[in-house]
Amino acid sequence: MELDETDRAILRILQEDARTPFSEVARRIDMSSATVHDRVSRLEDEGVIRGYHADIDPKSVGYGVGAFVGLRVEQGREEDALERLRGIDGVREIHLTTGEWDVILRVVAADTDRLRELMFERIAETEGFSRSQTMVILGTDYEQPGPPL
Amino acid sequence: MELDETDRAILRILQEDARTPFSEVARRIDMSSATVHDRVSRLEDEGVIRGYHADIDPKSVGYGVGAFVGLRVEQGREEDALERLRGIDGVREIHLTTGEWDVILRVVAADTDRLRELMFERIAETEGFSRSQTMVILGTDYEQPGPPL
DNA sequence: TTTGAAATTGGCCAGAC
DNA sequence: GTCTGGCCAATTTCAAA
Repeated sequence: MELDETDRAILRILQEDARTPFSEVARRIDMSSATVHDRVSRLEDEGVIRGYHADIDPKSVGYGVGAFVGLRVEQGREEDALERLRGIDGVREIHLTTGEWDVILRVVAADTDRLRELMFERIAETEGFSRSQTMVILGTDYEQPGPPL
Repeated sequence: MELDETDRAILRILQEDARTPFSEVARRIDMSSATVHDRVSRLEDEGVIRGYHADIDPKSVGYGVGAFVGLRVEQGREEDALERLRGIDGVREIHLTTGEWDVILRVVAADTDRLRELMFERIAETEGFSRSQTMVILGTDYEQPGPPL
């Protein structure tokens, strides 16, 4: 799908603040709000906009610790192992990667004790993984939502 | 800040779809929309809700490749080095971590050629890093927005 | 244009003290 | 009895479709 500069301007505004009223989007890009409405519908239908999410501070809801977890997966057990990981509450993202690890998880936990439980009782117990390493996030220096536009 | 079950229900709905009208949120949690409005304002003011973002498909806007990049930082140059990383377009997240790396970046690029440029011309050239490793994301198996609620 | 949502106002009610 | 906080109804202003 081809995106023109108007589409990109709309995406930029909604990536920054997804609750911006279409009427204000229209004002800012100097178009009618009917046009904005049509274009947003099209961008949603085409899968360019996948959804809209409130950005919730994990600490405020009781998740004080985050980590990346690198895993090596045993040949032939990938799908089964991944399926079990998806069912673990603190596991928020599962990426298949090249390099030192086959899989990189992003996890959250209430505190370091709970992170240890997650790692040693839930993830390490999951069969199909041969090795793992946890990289606890001490702080996030910079974070942009989504791709550059 | 204390969150009750009503707050969590509101957060769950807006994390799932940030554009849900307050009137519908109200219907679903069986409260008035004025109450929903009050609570959402409070959650925003307290920093529980940090914002609302459209979730844009990176491929659709020309970013076909993502990667995690692990870096070792030389003592005493952290702040300076991080500052320069923040200025690089494809760098979307910068996390300070324990473990094998001091810093883990999340980056996006148009294609593998551009990723190579990013790595070898922009990041490796940045002074203050002694070692790096790139883990290209072959696919994302699972992804949940934000923490469990 | 009509239909509905956002945002504000004022007031009600319950529990704290 | 008053204060506080949470909730609702009504209104008006504005957006969605």
